[in-house]
Amino acid sequence: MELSKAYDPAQAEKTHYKRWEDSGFFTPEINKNPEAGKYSIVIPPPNVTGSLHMGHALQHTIMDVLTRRKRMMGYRTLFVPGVDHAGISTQLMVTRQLKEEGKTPLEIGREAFLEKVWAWKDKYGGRITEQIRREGVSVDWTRERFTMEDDLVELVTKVFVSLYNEGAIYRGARIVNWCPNDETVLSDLEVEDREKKDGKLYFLKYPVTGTDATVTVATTRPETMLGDTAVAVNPSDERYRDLLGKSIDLPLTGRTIPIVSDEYVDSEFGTGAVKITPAHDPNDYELGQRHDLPQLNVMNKDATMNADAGPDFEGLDRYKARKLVIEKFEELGLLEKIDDYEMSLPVCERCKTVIETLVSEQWWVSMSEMRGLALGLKQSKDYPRFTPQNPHTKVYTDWLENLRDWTISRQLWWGHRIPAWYNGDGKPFVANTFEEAKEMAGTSDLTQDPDVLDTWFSSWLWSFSTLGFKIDGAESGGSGDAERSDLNTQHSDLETFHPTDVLVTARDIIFLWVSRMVMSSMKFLGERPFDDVYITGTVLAPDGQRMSKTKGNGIDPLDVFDKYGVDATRMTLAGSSTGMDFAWRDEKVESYRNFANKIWNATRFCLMNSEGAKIDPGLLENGEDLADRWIISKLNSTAIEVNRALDKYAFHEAVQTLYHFFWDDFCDWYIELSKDEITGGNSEASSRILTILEQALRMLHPFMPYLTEELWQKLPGASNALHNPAYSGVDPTVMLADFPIGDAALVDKTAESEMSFVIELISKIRNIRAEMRIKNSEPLAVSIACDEESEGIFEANESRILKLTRAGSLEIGRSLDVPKASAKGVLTSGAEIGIPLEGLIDFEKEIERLEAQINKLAKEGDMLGKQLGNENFVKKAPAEKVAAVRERSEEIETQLKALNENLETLK
RNA sequence: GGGCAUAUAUGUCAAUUGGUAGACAGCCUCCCUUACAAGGAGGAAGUUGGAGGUUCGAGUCCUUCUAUGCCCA
Repeated sequence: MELSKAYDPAQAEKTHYKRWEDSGFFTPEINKNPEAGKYSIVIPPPNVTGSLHMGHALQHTIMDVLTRRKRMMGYRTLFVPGVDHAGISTQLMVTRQLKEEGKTPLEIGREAFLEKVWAWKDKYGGRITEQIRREGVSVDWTRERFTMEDDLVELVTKVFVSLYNEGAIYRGARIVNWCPNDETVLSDLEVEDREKKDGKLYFLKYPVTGTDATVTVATTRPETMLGDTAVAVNPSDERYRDLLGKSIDLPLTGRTIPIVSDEYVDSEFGTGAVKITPAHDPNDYELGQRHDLPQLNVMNKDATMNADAGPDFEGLDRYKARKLVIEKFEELGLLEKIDDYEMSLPVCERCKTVIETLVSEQWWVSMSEMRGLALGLKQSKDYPRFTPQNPHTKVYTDWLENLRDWTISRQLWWGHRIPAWYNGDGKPFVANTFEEAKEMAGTSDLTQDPDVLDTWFSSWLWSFSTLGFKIDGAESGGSGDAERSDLNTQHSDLETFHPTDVLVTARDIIFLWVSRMVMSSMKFLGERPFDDVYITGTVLAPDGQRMSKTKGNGIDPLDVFDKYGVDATRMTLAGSSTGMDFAWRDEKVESYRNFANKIWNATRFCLMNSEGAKIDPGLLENGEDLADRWIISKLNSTAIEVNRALDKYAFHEAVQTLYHFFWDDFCDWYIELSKDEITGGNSEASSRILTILEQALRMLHPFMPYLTEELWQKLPGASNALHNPAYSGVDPTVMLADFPIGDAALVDKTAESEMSFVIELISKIRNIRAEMRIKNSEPLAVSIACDEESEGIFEANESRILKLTRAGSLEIGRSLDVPKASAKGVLTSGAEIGIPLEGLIDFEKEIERLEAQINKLAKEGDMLGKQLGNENFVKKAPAEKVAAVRERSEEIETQLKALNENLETLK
């Protein structure tokens, strides 16, 4: 069988995914073992409007590595895919599209608009799922979910009704975050702070009623003075003591407002007197509650001023109104001064518009009970185990402890409609259907609440809604197509797969999603939604900055796939260390692309010489030859290490271990050492190397699914060997081959130590050749002085040593007898090498070389000598440590002695 | 303002629970040796951000400072 000279990722990526998916390999039903343990993950649903970015690629790689390994280990695995409806983003997207047609949502109306959204979803919503397929992610597409599917809508509705009926959902007017651009309320989590360096602090003079005196208040937002309903000072502030009980004639409004005292006022800030606008500031709102102040809303929902702001201001944008207020104060001689002021402004997380805080009537979820349920787990094993543990566990806990109620209504059309209907008196009737509401209200003259629910109000049910949870307790399958319902008659997904094993997501979503899933799962199922939470780091742009569209420094994973292949990209992502941010580097992917090519070519070599050979697991349990015993030992220790690393989510350690095993141990040493046997037609040698290669491909498969499948399919005998009975009868695939777990009994320390003698000898000879600039074509006559044990090892491997060093002869004895014109070396064991170089040796260079080695060893020897000379070290350090230092010190001693003698003879 | 993380070779990052620092890329020398030049062989390069402390021993633990980043208010 002939392979092309280089690996072509595109070709492999094209063929295998479809077969895997069509063969049902991704479904848990592929596992026929009724006793099998389960492993489940639900995907963090990307936005239906979205396209794949590096963050997804990282999370998906990690989830897929975990899932593929467990599947290979015989677990019944389920990895559930899906997308969410992304209320605001999707609505904006479609609104923008309408605008291009010269229309607005209001013109076409709610129903027509929603039809447009669904049409948009049908056309473009599949983009991200196709991209997920490209990544090679082994999700079960037969269970794909979308948050706006009928049964998920039904569940959201029932959850709302149920929480309302027990009083956990309520409607109320409170101060909220309002985005004037999106024209909807936002929860606290959807608002971020922006630094504003060129802010201003305005000092306004307010006349005290019935006097000539004024009180100066400082504000960053003068336009809100139109809605002021008080001025407040700190009760202990001497400066304002005589003003208490008096009032202010509020300029520009003709209103008179009281002066109140409250501990909240910071005497140090500004003038110590503050204007109070309860309808437009959260702190003022609370102060207003304490003092029974009226709330005067002076703004419309697009942040223009309303009629209550007065005729001069009505209709003006907030910034124009600010300018006009200042002008008028100046005219009245009431503007004291304007200072420069650095401040932070709340902005909408999506559109970056400055948020208005204002009083508005919205729907809320009370967090008191659910927070308690989540925090109640704190001392139990059900508390989510975060990786990395710090700082996430504490951040999560602190956040829950200070949690406020959640605003869930949104002034949008796209989303889950709030199941509340109002009668003529504005009394709400909350019900699962209009029919039920009619019955409750005793009239059909009802209007449904126009708002929809926060997208997170559907996402927080994701861990169990995707598994078919029904709130009345009756479970059923999801989307209802025939194949699907058939699957679900066999078992209950919820019962089998919930709680899921791990949730993999990004840091910024811990509050928005992780915590809320814990709360909802505790509330509705009485159990945790997942055991572990793995929080990935952030993939940064090559410049170390966050990737952003505005900066244009983003890296598109699809471009990387095209350029370097999916497998190389996955290795790069999995190779990043746990939870750490890392700057994207093309060089890194390039090295993994090269690694893929290395695997390809190593396989190509094995296959070129595989006549009569086939995979035989028996060959992994014995071996008389040193190199065979050694590689088998390495294979097993690698497998043990890889499993150990993956069990603790140390993906980068697994990647590094595999890389090192394959390239250094397997390619550089084992293949080279066994080349003669393999090319010479020794079929047992060929079978053995194929068998080892096959094991390596299995271990690599979770990381590099395409390449490993492509190659595995070509190995003779791979297909009919070593299948877990749980997967009997399926089309052969490396996906369902056993994942090697390694056998500690096959880790052979003797073989490793003997092999290290051989490797060191070869390296030393190569070093001499390279440093003495001796051409490969020049055969060397190598003399070795060593003990009997080493002699046996070297003799047994003589032909290999000769081949790998291109030496002409090897002479082994007890003592070294070589002419002065020789290059010399000493091995760790004390064995000495001499290579006569009559006419070839550059004495000066040789002296330099020896001196460099002596210096290096002497430095280490000094350090160890100091340690051994330290009584406390010998007394207090563990005995094994002391012994190891002593042994190493003796080795160095021997080597130094030999090297110095060598040096002497040259001088 | 509070909390947390990070600082290691030119760059990007490791270092298995305290034992004397590694990988990849780059760089230098040599080699188109019949799997792979996306390769092979060899090599140079770090007083682990600064200062103290604990310890026989500190990149690792403690204190403090500096710089950067993130989260919360």
